[in-house]
Amino acid sequence: MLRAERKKELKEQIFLQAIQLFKEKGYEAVTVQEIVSVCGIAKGTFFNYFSRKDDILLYLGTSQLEKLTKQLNHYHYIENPKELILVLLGDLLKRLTEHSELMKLVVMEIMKSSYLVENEYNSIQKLQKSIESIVEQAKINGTLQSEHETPIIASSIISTYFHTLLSWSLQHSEEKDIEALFEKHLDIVWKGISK
Amino acid sequence: MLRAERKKELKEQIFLQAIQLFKEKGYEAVTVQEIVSVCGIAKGTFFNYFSRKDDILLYLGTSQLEKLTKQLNHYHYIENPKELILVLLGDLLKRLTEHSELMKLVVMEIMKSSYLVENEYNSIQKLQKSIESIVEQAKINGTLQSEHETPIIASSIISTYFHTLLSWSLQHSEEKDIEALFEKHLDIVWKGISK
DNA sequence: ATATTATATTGACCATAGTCATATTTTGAC
DNA sequence: GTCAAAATATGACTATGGTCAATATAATAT
Repeated sequence: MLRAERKKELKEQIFLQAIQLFKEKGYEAVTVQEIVSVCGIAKGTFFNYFSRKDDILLYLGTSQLEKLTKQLNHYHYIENPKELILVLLGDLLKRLTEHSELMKLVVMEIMKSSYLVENEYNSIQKLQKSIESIVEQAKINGTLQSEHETPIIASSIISTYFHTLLSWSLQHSEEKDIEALFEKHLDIVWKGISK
Repeated sequence: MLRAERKKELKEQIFLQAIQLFKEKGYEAVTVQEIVSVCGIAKGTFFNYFSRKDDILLYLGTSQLEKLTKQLNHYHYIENPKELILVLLGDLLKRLTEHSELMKLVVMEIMKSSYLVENEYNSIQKLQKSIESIVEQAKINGTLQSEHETPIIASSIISTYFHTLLSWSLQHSEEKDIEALFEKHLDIVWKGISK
């Protein structure tokens, strides 16, 4: 049964071509018709793979977010939880900012989908779970001493993360290094949660 | 010259009718045609007052946000800066959550407009300035001792605020009081910024 | 091989946000 | 009051995201 495989390939092709076009001309300026023309498929086919035009952006975001979960295992040797979070989210930051102009739209879509749509398991909640597990682990092995509940802590870290991501490019401050900016914000949260 | 006044009234009428309809049927389900029919005006007229359908939501958000700036003077007697922020943002919280289902969309629009559109002075930046002035004042009169830069502090508070607002209703936790949840989050930030 | 069923593709079609040239109204000058 | 200019209202029109019944293709059974 090759069908499943071919389907996946086509989805990937549509995705890549769309992203390519978005980067060239901007998201709004690219029509679905344009995307399908480039792919050599009919318009209806597009919507068999992505239920809305926005889903392309969401797909980009969630696929990057999913990589984080996998990365989590690779960095098992990092003892310091703050360090670990910094490295993990730093990676994600790097991957998202690679898509420069698109990044904000992608982040917006992630938030929209996570906060507006009633998915039981959305990508931000998964991220939350990953952070929670790090925090929980750190609480157990004593590298983090905190009187706050784990979900509250994770929540604070995530809000910091997304806010950094979104506000970064409109900061008129001298701070141009987004990772450094995130670290500054995280410092505050970290001090706030520690005993 | 009554024109300006009548214009303002019509804008307000369109706004109120639209909000009313949104609450009854949901944002997506209400068409611009429907709004103008209720108002007894032509479709084109709508777009003389709001450049996009979304602008109705944005208008709701920014008008609430503007009230905060005015409130700022009324609470001048509150000495404790954390308390002041809690009261101010608590008020905003109350006013936004009054619009229940609409609230999330409104918050989303505020964020979109602030982070995606290149307005020099968007509503979040104004909020940021207000918070900054509170922080700065507290630093001066010694009610807040912090080694962090004021913009970073304000930024942290705001990110906390919006995240609370958005995540509140999807929290499956037992925490159902949004103000209490915000206070928990703010506690962390506050401890983080204090010396 | 052939028939049957399941799955995927298609593009005409629809709904609606947003535009714009034209018509109407308001304003202020004389 | 009359007129010209400026501001505002209008609704036919356009562009595009998204739907869906009809069609084609692939998988499976006989």
